[in-house]
Amino acid sequence: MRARSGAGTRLRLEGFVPFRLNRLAAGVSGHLAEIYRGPLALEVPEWRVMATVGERGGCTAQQIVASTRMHKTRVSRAIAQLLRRRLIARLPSPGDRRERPLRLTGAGRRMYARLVPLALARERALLGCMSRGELRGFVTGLARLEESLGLKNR
Amino acid sequence: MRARSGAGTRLRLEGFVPFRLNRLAAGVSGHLAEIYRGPLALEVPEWRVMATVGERGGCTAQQIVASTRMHKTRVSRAIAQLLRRRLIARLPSPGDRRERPLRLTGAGRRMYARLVPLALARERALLGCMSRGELRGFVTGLARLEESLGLKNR
DNA sequence: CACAAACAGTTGCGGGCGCAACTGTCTGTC
DNA sequence: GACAGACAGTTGCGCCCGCAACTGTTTGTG
Repeated sequence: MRARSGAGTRLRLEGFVPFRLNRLAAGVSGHLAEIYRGPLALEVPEWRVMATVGERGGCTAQQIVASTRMHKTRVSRAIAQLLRRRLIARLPSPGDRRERPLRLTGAGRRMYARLVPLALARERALLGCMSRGELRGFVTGLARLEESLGLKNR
Repeated sequence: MRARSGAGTRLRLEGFVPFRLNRLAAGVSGHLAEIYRGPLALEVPEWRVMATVGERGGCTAQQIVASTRMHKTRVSRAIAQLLRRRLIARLPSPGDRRERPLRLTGAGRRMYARLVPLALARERALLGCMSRGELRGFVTGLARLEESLGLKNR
């Protein structure tokens, strides 16, 4: 019975899953950011806000916080930036005037439409290093961890 | 043939692997940080430096940069902090006087010895949500991605 | 209706981070 | 030996972030 990962008494950072996940996420994030940082001058929080608003066809800051798990101030500042650039706009207001629902503007929709295929292509390229079975196993583990940490949406 | 992850033309953030990895890494990191942030007043960069120095029984800043992929200024500041607290110390100097090799002090070794079992226990708890087979599949995918992105040590 | 508590979102503040430029050391070339 | 370029590590600067406190709105309770 061999110890696979962290079952020993010694800490090898190279095999320590929390560390590996952080390093990997940073690497992937940096790789992905190439498609929106330089060319479109979006930062990570703005990109996530656009992705969330675009996907849902409109939502509130609170919904973005809930699904992305970003801090609400980070979301707030990203929204302010996107409003300034007129990539998103506020909807009049429904019943509850505390909420300020957001939607993409025309320019925002165009940028979103340009970003989505690039992002999906990057993801495909990233995951191309795995066989179909390996990918399935990896994503299963990912889902287990998300569920265990209560990260699933909503 | 069903599309598993990002094979469609629509972007669902909830199923987008780069996003999920970031969210997961942040969650795991926050969870792990409980063992060293409050009680020992270590921040993530300091923890990583201690872990690296402790594991290797002494190393240079450059080696920490290479294996953790942290930015060199972040490493430099973490080292400065640990020096101030006398948890690490500089070794005299070998041949090359540009390098300033580091080792743990007595207090540093004691703290390291206390941290390691806690960190490993956290990792075990984290991974406890997966069966043995699932864990193997997940770690395999992790390794594929690391290799593909050139994150492997050295 | 009045008031307290909860909630959506914003902002001042302090701290951490990456970038670029720096110091000091080493190495190769003539 | 002198000098240019590479390298290890540090630091000034500006920006981003999280925390705590705030505004404005809604909801529940009497």
